[in-house]
Amino acid sequence: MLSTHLPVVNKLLGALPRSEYQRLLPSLEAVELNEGDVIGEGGEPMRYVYFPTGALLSLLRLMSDGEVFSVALVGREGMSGVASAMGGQLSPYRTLVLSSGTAIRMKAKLFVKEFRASEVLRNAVLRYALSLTAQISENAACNHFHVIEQRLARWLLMMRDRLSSNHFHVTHEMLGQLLGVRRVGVTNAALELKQRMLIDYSRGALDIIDGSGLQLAACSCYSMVDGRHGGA
Amino acid sequence: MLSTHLPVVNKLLGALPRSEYQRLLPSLEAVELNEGDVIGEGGEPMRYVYFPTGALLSLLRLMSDGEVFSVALVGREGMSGVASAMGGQLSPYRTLVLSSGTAIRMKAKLFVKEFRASEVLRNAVLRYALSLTAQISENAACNHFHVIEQRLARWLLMMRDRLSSNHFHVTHEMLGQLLGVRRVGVTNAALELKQRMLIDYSRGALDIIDGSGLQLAACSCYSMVDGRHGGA
DNA sequence: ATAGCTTTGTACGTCTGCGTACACATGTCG
DNA sequence: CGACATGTGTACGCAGACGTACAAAGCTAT
Repeated sequence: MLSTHLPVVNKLLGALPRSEYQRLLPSLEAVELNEGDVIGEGGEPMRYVYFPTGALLSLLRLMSDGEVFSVALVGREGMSGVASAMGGQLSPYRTLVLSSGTAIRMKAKLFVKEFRASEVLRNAVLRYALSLTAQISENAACNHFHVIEQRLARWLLMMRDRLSSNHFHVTHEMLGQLLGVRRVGVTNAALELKQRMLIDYSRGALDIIDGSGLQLAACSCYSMVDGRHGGA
Repeated sequence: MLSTHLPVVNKLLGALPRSEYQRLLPSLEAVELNEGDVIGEGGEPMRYVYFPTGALLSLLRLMSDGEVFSVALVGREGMSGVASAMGGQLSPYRTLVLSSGTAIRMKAKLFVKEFRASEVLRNAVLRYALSLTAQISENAACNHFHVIEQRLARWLLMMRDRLSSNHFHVTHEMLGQLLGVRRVGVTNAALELKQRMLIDYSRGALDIIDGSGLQLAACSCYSMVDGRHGGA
């Protein structure tokens, strides 16, 4: 359980009225998530929903041939497990911890009950679900039209935004999974960005040196705030 | 207004309890939609939500450079405009009529009101929203990993399912937009499928000759029913 | 019938990303 | 300190799709 005075650093929970949040408190539990953890598997029941407070999650779609494809990033601004509220029994995605940190979790069944009972919670969750869908479509479109280097720049910026930090841990291999390309493809693109002094990295420790420069290197998809068209 | 005794051929509306449907009736209006009509534009307010009964809709994401990217197909099984229920003011997508036919429409504001008021309607819509998101991610992943010919076969099958017909009107140019590829790319792939006697076509009139053969030509994405993982 | 538009077929060079393989560098652990 | 695992750099041929351009075939309307 969380103590009442802890600041709520998850924006979705934080946007709830005080009374509402107080009501949920007893059902919430703070947990530490570690990079590489799989906290939910595609096709399996959702036991918990997670509201990241420091951690960064990635939602991965599993292909029938064993490939994985990253559809969205979830940080402080959101949650994993919206599908449970929408009547889904099984998780549509694998949920991978991209970056270690804290999160608040809640039993999925309790969450569904609260979602049904509380209009204010429901509205907040639905708005987020909408912006998540917007993110998914945008990633899909971006992915299709833009080259690796632009997409890499965009993902690094998205990670930065969700982690509120210019420094984080991620390998080329991992980025390859996120972008759906070969590790080598990432290395080449990253090298280019490094040589232009936009980023620096070594063995998984990545720094964004020039954020605005990186925005120029990214495609215009980045500046489209999630769900600009009616999103949350 | 619709007369009470007309069969409800939209599956989403049809799944509602009789009493619920009766209550909605006065707000529903049957309309005829024509191929090529744009019944909703990305970034603009949603005036109506549509429940196709014979028509087939395509949801298109607009890119900043003017390109369009198709994210989903909507037929009898669903509706357009779910975003309004989720708190979105503006449409996330352009909604294009792919295939002429009838639809039932409802003023978006009324729909939102009903969505808020009725739990049974809400659950039905949310389940559909979930399967729509599943469709979007699946398209995204499929798009990324599979070649044009496989994707073309899949889209033709999806269109067939939603139209319940092996014959429909669609040009290579249009299919190119749906798949996000050049018209020439479609022509080549279609030619191959035609030579294998799986489909036939001429000037927009397309026939699926061998549906099961076409399934073999399609990627395994097709057989993944929408939202298999906790979907609708 | 003829002119004009739409749809489909074909060609060709180019580019991005793939699969694969291997070397090198950097950190960790006994 | 040396062995080993992990992460990054580089190379090479190949395939799918791109952009573009033009020709042929099929409808429609005057």
